Amino acid sequence: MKNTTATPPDNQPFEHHAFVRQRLSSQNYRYTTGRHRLVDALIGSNQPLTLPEIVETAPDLAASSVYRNLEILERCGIVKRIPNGTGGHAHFELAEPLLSHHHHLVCDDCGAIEDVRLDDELEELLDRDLDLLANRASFDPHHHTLDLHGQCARCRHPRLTA
Amino acid sequence: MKNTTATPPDNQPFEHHAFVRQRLSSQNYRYTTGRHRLVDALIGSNQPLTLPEIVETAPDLAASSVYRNLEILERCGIVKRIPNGTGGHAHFELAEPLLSHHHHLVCDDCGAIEDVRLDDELEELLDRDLDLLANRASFDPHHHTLDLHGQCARCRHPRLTA
DNA sequence: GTGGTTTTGATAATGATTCTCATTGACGCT
DNA sequence: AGCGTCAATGAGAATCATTATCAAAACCAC
Repeated sequence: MKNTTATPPDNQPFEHHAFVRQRLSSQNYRYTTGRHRLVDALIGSNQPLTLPEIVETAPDLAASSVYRNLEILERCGIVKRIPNGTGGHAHFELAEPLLSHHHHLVCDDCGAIEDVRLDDELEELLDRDLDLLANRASFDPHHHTLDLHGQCARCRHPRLTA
Repeated sequence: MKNTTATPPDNQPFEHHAFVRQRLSSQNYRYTTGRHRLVDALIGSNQPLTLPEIVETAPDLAASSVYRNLEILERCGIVKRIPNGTGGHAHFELAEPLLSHHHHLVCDDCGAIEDVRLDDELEELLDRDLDLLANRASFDPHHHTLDLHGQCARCRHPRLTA
């Protein structure tokens, strides 16, 4: 993978790349083509991806570099990691400024994750209550995660898919 | 999703053990002293524990057995695993029938986890909305997790504690 | 007790992630 | 254009929490 900072030729959410570039450069990181491709892979999926899925999408990216860059992007608030409880691969998706606030349906059988959005009003109530709880514990709240665990449609009806 | 099975009251260790024994034996598992001690360690803490913390609490338990038993207890719905995103140890706590429904304040600095309870009414609204979302995705909901991430009091004010 | 099954615990194996380090790329300077 | 410096890459090694292995011990029913 070449290491160039050339401007991204782009058709898709260009503002996303501009945002990423700015976040990175503010921490003295370069927006290399490898990082650009990684972000593209995440933009191109409407689901959180595991490392093997990312590498499958962009086969010229080295796993070690992808891991390193995911870590950097996570520290810059561009990527969010969704840990896996059972020893498997974690999932990664764009963080909140780049993806509107949402939650997850997590299949405990196959590990698949689907994004869902909650009613705005409920979300607001929730935030207010969480802030209250945090205050009471002298806790400085950054963000919340809300996941619904269960069994996905594919695992419920195995015969419907190959 | 809902919790319709008979649930022992909180903070009644004896009831807890009876409940655990029954759950285990219904799956043809024995309630050995090792498992009893493990459950005791979890009952005795008001916070989720990591494996090293469990072994420190009950030094005569072998790590490999604790891991194996945590897995069994998890499958029986007695223990809940809280995965750790950053490669460290996962946390474990009693599952919902034994501990009333609650959520977590997770310190992203030191990894500490504190239990908090949400307003009942809000919790009910939340459940209703999540059920709706699940239905729409043909998803069979089992339970939800809601964690507030941020910085705990100790990490905010380092000088106040040893 | 006896036989059969479950559990234990020390250790090895697994596997996702992180680290290492030699090499390469990029940018500023003159 | 060449040079110096430092960030970034990639292949492989290292880490380390967790799981698997398996012989020995504990437990249960008869």
